[in-house]
Amino acid sequence: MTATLADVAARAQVSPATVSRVLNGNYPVAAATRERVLRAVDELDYVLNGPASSLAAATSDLVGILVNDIADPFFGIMAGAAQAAIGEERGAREKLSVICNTGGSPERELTYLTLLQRQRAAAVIVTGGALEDSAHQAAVGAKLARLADAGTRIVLCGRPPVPGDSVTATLAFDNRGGGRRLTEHLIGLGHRRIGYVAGPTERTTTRHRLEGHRAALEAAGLARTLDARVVHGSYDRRSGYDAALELLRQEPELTALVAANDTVALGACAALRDRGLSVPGDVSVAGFVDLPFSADAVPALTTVRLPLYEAGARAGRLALGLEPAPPGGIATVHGELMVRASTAPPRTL
Amino acid sequence: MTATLADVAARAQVSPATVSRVLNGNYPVAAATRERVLRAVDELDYVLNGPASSLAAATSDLVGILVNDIADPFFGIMAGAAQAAIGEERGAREKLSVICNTGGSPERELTYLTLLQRQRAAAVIVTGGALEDSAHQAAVGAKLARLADAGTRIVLCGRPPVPGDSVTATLAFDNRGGGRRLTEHLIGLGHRRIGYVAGPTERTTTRHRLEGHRAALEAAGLARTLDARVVHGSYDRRSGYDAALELLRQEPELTALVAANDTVALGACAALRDRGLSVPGDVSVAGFVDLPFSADAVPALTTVRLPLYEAGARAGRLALGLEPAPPGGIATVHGELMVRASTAPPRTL
DNA sequence: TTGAAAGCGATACCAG
DNA sequence: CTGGTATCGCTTTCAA
Repeated sequence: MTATLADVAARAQVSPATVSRVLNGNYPVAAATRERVLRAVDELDYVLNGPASSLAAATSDLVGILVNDIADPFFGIMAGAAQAAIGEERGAREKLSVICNTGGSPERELTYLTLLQRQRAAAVIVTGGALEDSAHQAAVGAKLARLADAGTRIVLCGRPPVPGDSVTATLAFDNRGGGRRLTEHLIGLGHRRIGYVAGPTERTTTRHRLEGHRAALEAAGLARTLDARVVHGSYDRRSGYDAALELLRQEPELTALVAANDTVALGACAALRDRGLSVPGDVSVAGFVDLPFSADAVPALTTVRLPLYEAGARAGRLALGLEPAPPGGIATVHGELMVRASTAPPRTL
Repeated sequence: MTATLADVAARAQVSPATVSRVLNGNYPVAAATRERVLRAVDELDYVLNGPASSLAAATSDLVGILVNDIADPFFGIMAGAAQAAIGEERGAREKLSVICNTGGSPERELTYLTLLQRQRAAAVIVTGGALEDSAHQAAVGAKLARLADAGTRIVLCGRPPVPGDSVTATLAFDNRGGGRRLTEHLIGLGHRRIGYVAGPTERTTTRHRLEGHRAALEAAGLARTLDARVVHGSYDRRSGYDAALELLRQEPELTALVAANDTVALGACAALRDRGLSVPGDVSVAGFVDLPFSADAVPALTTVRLPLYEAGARAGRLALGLEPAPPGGIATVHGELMVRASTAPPRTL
């Protein structure tokens, strides 16, 4: 039914070995021969058998990109950028880079890693915050180690470094620094009662951003009880809405809010508006991570913009080994503070 | 280095054939033997070699999901839903479903299809509008046909049906109907000068939505020149912004606007605001396709909400053959008109 | 219920 | 520069 390499060889009157060499282009072949082979390939419209090739070569051209939530553009941008960067690499063996959506579930994360291990993936890029659960982290660490010594390159993007030498490169986002700068910005304007809408409790991203927030408060002598004015929720709009209401209930005199990401910030803004408070007139809102639509959606938002596209593209290149790993294997990616509003001092209540 | 099936067999003191049967679970094996094998698998932490398995079985467990722009939640939702549905299918041979981002490029679309063909993918789901270019459509059609007769199941989701019997199932979005209903809604309120911010010219989605719009205008006796009050652009915010300004320039007396999708609608709203026009006070805006954030971002927006998650999940099940194909292989997915604002008659200029 | 052995289709080493 | 061929790890008849 489907043409095989042998068929092509027969048609071009050469040996299978030669056809393979022409196709892989990594070996000298006479121009005339190559021509004949390529013509035969075309005439039979032969397509390489990936599994057979991978089996023989003991490596595949699959690159897996794991994301927590593909419906969130935060991940869409990173993953898309990585895939684009990998797709650039034309020539020789074209890589098939694919996105795997774990939905934030630890089991699915492991399942996908196993599935990729099965395919003998050439590389794996893991994006986004990790679950703060030592058992799961150990399991993932072990999986990555196995993948690594089966020859798979591992790149972490927007995820904290893991101990061990299995990871090829890590692009860590400066979540602490970002959280700190957002809060410092608000403090600098004179805000003293600042609420914090945090992400899900058991995620590294959540904790790091929150730590930055606390550090800024402490530096300004504003820290109170550890969990005062902090409400956790998931990274969705509804959660931001509810959290803002809860914060307002706890402390009606709030003059500013920091949100763990834009989606949550949008929800918080909606809640404030529904309470008759204007943003940023009455309450300033600052958010983490700038997505393309945020600017229009809430012109009043001040954010820390992480270079998601650039980071994703770089992760893609690192996965392919097109770019040298940073010294120590770890690079920290910093976000840029984007002040769009909230430059006025807080209202006096 | 890595354990093979033979190693497991040796350790469990059975033949490779038996191990294979245990692993695939599709053949009777004595309980005691099975136990021993599974223990050996565990002890060696053996992971099946995908390529070898695919080669021998002549089928793989890869399912590809093609999307036009993964940074757009429209696709993220559909793809995520499909992947979730496929992930559900636990047991026997776990499928590895992966998302491929074409970025709207016809070449990359074909490249991905070839790559999936190489892997002997079990199924392919193609989402989103197609390019209106007969050469490219023919090429894609041919590719799909080849895939199909190599045993790959093909499912189209949110893409118009293609002729031929290579496609297993098609979930076509009712873009014409949606465009028509949005426009009818505005006409019903009394609007007479309605602008249309269209998507990229050469896409089926764009054309179909626009046809619905025109049909509504004609039915109301409002149609003028074919291209009057229509501006094309890409599906991004910037494009919506520019298009709105252009429409306003062409006709300052516009009282309503229909946008090809929410992202574009957001841009259009921003443009209107920057021109000192309130939405929906001065100009009503209606948009296509409801994304989660739109509601907050622009409470003034009236949209047609497509059941993206449901459609994606169904596509996933169809790809796996877990759900019977609709009669004729084609099902039309209708959107729901969500009226959130714009219920007031137009301003009098 | 289990084992033996013949492929699956490409790669890469060894000759020539 | 090109050809022959052992090999990769698993699946699947065919027998026992």
